[in-house]
Amino acid sequence: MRIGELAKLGKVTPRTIRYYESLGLIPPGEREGAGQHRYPEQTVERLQKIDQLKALGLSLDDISKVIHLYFEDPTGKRAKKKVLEMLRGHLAETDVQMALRIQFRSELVVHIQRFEGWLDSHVR
Amino acid sequence: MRIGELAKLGKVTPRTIRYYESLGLIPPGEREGAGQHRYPEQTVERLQKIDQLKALGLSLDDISKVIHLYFEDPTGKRAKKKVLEMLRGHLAETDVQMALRIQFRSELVVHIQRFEGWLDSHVR
DNA sequence: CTCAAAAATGACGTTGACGTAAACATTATG
DNA sequence: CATAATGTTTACGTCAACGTCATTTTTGAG
Repeated sequence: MRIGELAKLGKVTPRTIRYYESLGLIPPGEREGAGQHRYPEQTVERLQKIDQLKALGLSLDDISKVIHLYFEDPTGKRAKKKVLEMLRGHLAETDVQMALRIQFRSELVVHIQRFEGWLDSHVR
Repeated sequence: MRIGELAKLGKVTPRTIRYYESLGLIPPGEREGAGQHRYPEQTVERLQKIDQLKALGLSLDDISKVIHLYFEDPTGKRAKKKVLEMLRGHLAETDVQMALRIQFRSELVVHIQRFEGWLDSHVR
């Protein structure tokens, strides 16, 4: 199929497909000479898998490191192991970010109280 | 004073000063013809105030909306009122972001457990 | 074979706060 | 007055994931 149909079936835009192709997320569509690209149907599944992984919070860069495993090992076991590692990494990262946000929030509250206090005592 | 000295006293780089000038955070240094810029000493205080506001979590865009108040109204009351409004806005935004992060985190945990479960039951 | 739809290619825009480099101008110093 | 030090201007790079033109080429239908 050509890029337009692939885009519809995969629910993305042609621009996205070309972008993914440039990142190596999907194999480059074959073509005769300098004509148009032709994609096998499997590419649709690939786009769907990419979308699923994005929904897990993985970046395209993360995805590029595991997507091939899904299509080499049909059980998907190796892929899932690797994704699991990544998710655990994101969990740790999320916890760090939350801690920072909590700290930032309490600092914000302190600042706010300081401003409120100053304004109160200077309203006359 | 020239840009180099201002940079030292304000603990920023000349690049930063020019950038702030382009954003209107500090008034354009006067100059005779096409010569070098000359900045009044007050500009140092302005840089310090900008730094303080940045420490409160305000963006340069936020700062551009209040910095002038500090140098029009010497009591700084109007400035502080406006900054207080902004801080309250940031607090609300922070709470939203934290709620999102908490939700994201719990979804992450669910995903992780799902992967762990799948791997457990397929390791034989 | 013609014409319109679809595809390809290239490049700029988005967001924030500057860093860094290059080429040229001005100022200060000995 | 020669030269070093400093300043000015312009512009690209950083980071993610594409959107949005604009121009040229290929393809499928009639």
